[in-house]
Amino acid sequence: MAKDHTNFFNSVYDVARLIPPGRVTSYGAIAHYLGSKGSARIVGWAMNASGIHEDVPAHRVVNRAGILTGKHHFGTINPMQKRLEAEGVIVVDDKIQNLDQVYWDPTVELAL
DNA sequence: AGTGTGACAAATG
DNA sequence: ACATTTGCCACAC
Repeated sequence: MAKDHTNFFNSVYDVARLIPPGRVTSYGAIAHYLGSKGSARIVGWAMNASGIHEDVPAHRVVNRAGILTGKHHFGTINPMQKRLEAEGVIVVDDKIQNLDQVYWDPTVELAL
């Protein structure tokens, strides 16, 4: 995990893949876990720049408020929200409701 | 090699 | 409380 951090992107993808089903995390949390707390934007950009990777559940990555900020980038459709709901995440108005229940923090869960 | 950007976040006005 | 601006750091051109 996150061994090939030759590119920050690679690390982001690794962490994103580690997100367990039914859970979500924030860009800042991933960035913080990677050591670059202030690079929250890079995390989101990683998905965008790389194009939605199939192995990378970008739909499980939301902003600090638990809002599906990037759902627009998934396309006109909303597989992002649909996926989350399928995982058991309550999403209303593009925003996660039970965020406290589904929030997954790598710095805590992967606390080394 | 420098500039611009970006699916955020926190700080002001 | 809400809206807007700055800061941030790594990648693409």
